[in-house]
Amino acid sequence: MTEATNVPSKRVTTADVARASGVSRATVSYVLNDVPGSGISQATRDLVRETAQRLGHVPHGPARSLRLGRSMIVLALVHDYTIGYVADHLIAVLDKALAARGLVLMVHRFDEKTRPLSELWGLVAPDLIVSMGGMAVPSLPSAASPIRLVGVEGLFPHRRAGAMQIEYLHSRGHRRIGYADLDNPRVALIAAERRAGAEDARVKLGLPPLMRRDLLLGDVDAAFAAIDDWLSGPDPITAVAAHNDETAIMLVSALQAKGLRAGRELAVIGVDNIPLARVGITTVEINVDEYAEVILDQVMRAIDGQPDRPPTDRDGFMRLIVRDSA
Amino acid sequence: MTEATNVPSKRVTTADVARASGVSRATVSYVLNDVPGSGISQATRDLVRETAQRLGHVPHGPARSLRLGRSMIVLALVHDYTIGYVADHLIAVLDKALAARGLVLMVHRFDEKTRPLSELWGLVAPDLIVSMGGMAVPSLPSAASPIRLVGVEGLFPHRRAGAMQIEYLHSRGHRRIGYADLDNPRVALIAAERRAGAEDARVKLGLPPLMRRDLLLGDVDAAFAAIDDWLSGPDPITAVAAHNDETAIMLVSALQAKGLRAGRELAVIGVDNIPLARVGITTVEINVDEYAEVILDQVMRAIDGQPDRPPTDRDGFMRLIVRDSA
DNA sequence: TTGTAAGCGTTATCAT
DNA sequence: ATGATAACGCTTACAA
Repeated sequence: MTEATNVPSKRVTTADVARASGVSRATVSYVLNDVPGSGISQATRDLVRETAQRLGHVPHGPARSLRLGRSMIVLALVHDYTIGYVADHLIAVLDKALAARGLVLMVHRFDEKTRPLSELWGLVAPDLIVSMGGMAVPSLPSAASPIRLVGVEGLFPHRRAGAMQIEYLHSRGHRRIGYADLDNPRVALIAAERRAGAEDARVKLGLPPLMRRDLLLGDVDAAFAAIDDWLSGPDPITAVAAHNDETAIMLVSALQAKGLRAGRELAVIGVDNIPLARVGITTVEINVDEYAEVILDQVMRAIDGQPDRPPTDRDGFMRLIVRDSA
Repeated sequence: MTEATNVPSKRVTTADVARASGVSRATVSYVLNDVPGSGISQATRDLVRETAQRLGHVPHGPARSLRLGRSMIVLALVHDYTIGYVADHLIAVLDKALAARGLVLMVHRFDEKTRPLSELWGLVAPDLIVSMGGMAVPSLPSAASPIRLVGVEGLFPHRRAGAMQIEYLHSRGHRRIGYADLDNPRVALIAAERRAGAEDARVKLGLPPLMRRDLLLGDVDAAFAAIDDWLSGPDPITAVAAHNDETAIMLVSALQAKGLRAGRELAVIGVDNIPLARVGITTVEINVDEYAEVILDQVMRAIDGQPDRPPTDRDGFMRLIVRDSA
């Protein structure tokens, strides 16, 4: 071997910058970080900055983390990335707010089967972990860990959402109601809460048991079968509450394929108010901005080491949107 | 202040483990990393492991990265997380394969306005960057950067997808065709390619210009207006190719709201074959497994420092799924 | 079979 | 106004 040519070029360090501009590494650090107290002459500042630029110096995160004891990384753990626009908005808001404090948000699709949690900790050292998307709050690396933890799910009143669906259907005169659940382990936590809320409401309103069917997104046959079940028999239902808007849309389409119309032969109501729901899905809208605000508050408190704030159970998170389907 | 109580407990280091088990730090490192050559007695191994466990030691990623010169982190850059199940599947496959090689995949929602790219490099030092979801390949921190870069978008023949839509519609006898584009800067790159492919095909087939309309997901009024445009006038279209399945679903729903039926008064075809498309959307399916395989190959080559492989233009990526809507 | 020590790139404390 | 220097936690030749 003569000269390695394909080898990634060596990293440019502050030491290189210091040497090239004839100052010490300390000075470079002061300049590059705009340290307030230490008065470096404008001439030196310009020189250092220009040299750094010229050499193509880029600060090294890991080294900085090691020295500082903080990585400035907030790690969000999700089950999958089909998280929809609610979670997307949440992440956007979070990252923007975190950026203002010098922190960066990274999302990792955590799957215990792919890599145990313990291994993850050896690879990345976040200052804070946010568990999202119906993910159970994972355990910390160890009791002695300096990492803080925030669970997002507990902050949202999914239970109320389920209840609101039933209450609305009841107010429209429906008495025999079905429930279309989403058969997906990834959203099991959220699904259970929404279902429980629906059950709360139906008990309080003295309605007969909800006729629950589990659906898989995209399994049209199952949707057809559920509709047949719901509409046949001596005591057919007149309305169905769906786990979310996508489930509702699938039901509405299945109804149409059978020549039935949502809102007439069968009322259908969803949750979320995703963009596609505007095609006529009555739904319980989640106010993402307000939700994001609460999460943000909790995240910021966690970062500052303040204790959790008890979940405020505000209904303002949600709003009923009436369209054609119910 | 007497004793700080709320302070995050100090990190447990390998030095602590070494001290507690009466061995050197080197030995601890050997044991914890299962270094093959160095023969440590089983007794010592057990002791060290047990001590580490007891003290709650967790390896420190940044320190490891600093020493190794590699972070073992692969950073995927996306525009947003409404990336749908195609990209989600991709990420799952990627992470699993990367995990087998000790690497971890993290996703960051990159927005130049929130934080310039240059700042990002100072926070995280990935070994590889993968730009996804219709994101233009970002520039590296500097020419001297050891970070490798892989763009995903160029690997998928979106252009062919658009062409396949038009070819199918043509084969079904349609001559005057509309095109429903998605008005979202986030997918602009992909949209342009699919559109260009559709244009390719319509020119080759000698069809009149496509009547293009830009739609916003959830803007039902715009969908109504587009339908009116398409269906009125002296020369109404008989079919429309949509940017993706969601756009197609919106159109189908809008048609139904107007008392029209997709596949009869107007044929509609999408792209992706998302789960919800099974409600009757004719579409060009993307074979995610095969797509993932190609990306994975490219990513692995990049990690190993091998040169890019030229994009293989296989049609196997896609398949036509005929349902009711066209 | 295990210990010693150097070094990765950065920041912060002290001198000068 | 700037420079030495130590320290962050880890890995790894080399010494014992």
